[in-house]
Amino acid sequence: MGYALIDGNNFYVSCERVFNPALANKPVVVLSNNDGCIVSRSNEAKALDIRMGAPWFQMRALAERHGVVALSSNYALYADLSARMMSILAHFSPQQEIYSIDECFLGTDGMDPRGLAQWGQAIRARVAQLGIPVCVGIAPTKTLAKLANHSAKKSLAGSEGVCDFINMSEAEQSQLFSGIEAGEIWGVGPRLAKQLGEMNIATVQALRTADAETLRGRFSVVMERIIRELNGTSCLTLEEAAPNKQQIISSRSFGAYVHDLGSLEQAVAAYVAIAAEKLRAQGSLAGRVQVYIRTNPHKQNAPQYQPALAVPLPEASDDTLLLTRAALWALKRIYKPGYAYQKAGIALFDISSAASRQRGLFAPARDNSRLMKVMDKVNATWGRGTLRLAAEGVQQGWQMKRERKSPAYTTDWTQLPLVG
DNA sequence: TCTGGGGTCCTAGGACCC
DNA sequence: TCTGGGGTCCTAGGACCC
Repeated sequence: MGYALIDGNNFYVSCERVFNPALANKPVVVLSNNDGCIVSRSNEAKALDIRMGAPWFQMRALAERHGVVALSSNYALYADLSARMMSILAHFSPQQEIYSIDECFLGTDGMDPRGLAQWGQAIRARVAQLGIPVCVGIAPTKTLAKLANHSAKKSLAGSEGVCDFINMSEAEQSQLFSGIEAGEIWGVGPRLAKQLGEMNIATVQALRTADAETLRGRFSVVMERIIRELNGTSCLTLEEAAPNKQQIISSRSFGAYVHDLGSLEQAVAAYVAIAAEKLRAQGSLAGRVQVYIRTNPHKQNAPQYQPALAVPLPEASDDTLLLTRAALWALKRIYKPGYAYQKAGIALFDISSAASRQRGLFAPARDNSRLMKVMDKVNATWGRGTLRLAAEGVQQGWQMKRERKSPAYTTDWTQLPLVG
């Protein structure tokens, strides 16, 4: 019984370094969409006290003084390297749960416990060949495996990229846990950490030895599960098959403020196209479409407006044309002129399986399922947006800014790195 | 000037029903 | 003058994750 958590170190930065060795040993950061926030930092950048999630414009002067290389995020590249990393990791255990773009759990059932640390080192060495450094945490529960991974990343308890709680004595664990803040635990965010602190529960050790029943009353079953998991009782299991999404969201901030309905309509149509493609990819239908638009909430002195409207569909659908029509109808109803819009988004709710589709009393006017199939195929081959509705527009002045993007090394033939 | 995007789960409280 | 109680469903909001 046990779990390993493998987590890519500074994943986006590490991906950039795979194809640009000049970035090695330099402070590097990767920025979110619109070059807004810092979402990944190299160790050198962390050492300069550049904070995770900080707005780039606030950090820029400091960063440039220290020669930090800042890159726009290149999601196609990260997704591709993630897929390669995950398939390498799949060879190390029959049970794998891909938890996020840079993390996966592996099951350690049936393995010789004495060999786990060595197995962890073998994983590190193999993934390093891809160019991605990873750390490995091994423990009897998922929550403890996350904590072991944290310990490995911080090189605690003499770990060298691998931390194994299964072969760690109770005394060693108590000592280690006394030095780790409760807020580092998976599932304990800033709010909970603060409330726990007020109850004098500041460390992992303090939470682990607290009474689960009492804290359940004060918080919720989630907290009770965390405490049980910290004590070695598994409450969370490995989920090998990714379940279908229950909601699909597509939203973006604009590259520049948008004022007119026409531009918002184009953006909303484009977001519906993205979400509907994901919906069809998982074989689902949506029963409700929500649209929202938003002014910049950080700009306190500007007039604020952030309406949202959800439209129930007469019949669940995966048809981009139909979903777009519903979304644009909703947008017209919430749009008011005179505001500087910063962001728009759509969400698909009430998601059900296309296989068990309920036909409405009246058949829809048109069946566009073949058109959708063609569209998905063309866009999968030639890139998103190759085939799209006229509603998405051609000029697209609202598109986001990505001024520091690295080339699409692995996903676009015209951008392969040159060797010479 | 410039502050990401996409998810999940849990709970409380209101609406509604019998 | 008196004004039930319990169950279920839905939604909004809060907390968390990467």
